[in-house]
Amino acid sequence: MPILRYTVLMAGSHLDELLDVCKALANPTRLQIMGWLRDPAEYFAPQADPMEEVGVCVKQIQEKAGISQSTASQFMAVLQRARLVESTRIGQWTYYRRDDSRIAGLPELLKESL
Amino acid sequence: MPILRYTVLMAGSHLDELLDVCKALANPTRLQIMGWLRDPAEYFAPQADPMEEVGVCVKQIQEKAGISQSTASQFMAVLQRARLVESTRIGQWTYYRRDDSRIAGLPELLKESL
DNA sequence: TCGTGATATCGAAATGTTCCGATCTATTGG
DNA sequence: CCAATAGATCGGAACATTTCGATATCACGA
Repeated sequence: MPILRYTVLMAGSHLDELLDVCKALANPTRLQIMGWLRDPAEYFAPQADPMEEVGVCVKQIQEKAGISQSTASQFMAVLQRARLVESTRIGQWTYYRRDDSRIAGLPELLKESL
Repeated sequence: MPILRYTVLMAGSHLDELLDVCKALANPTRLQIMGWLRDPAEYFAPQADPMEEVGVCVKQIQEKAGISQSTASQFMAVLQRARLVESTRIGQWTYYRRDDSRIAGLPELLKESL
């Protein structure tokens, strides 16, 4: 029954996807960062490039969260691997912003896999 | 400004709530159990009490997941603390079932706190 | 080209999670 | 009352995450 196998396989990868998202969000600081990125202008100081478009640079996130530079960099990498944020490199800065289309799809992912 | 303080406090506890949910689901076995409980009759053998009403007993979950009795008991306690499942004790059995009204509210929690 | 600043990666110590067996409590049937 | 069964809790060993400082990479400006 190839159809059944396909279904099972798809369910499995959706489940893995949800698992990765949950793991990424299962940390108070990372969850907080996601919240700050919802309204960057309210939570971060102005920067070289426009934050509404490109996002917020790692340095600002680091300072706001009160964590080390290496931790900040790793945290953003975790969120990016779970596809909760996207990044743009401009010169020496890496800007991170929410992946809103992905985030908008989370309720559906929850519905399917939970 | 009492209204602002209230808002901030509520946002904080919603965030904690979402954090607890994510932590509870950030484990492949627990996530799988939640899936099985969506359709108990399909995944578990018949038992003393009707599973569509009261849920599934720990023993069955333990066997299905291939984990020890203590781990199964702890896992269900984690899911219950996150309010993802409810339990009913009947005689010597503790039956667990999904808290569907709570689960239905997760997209809203996600929208508010993420 | 050289120093400075931003970010990424490495390696390790501290902390948290996973998961088990052993033990304890409660219920049932004899 | 006793033995058997289900479940909860305890204590600890294995494993994973957290978090840092040190170091490497890359871009910029003097």
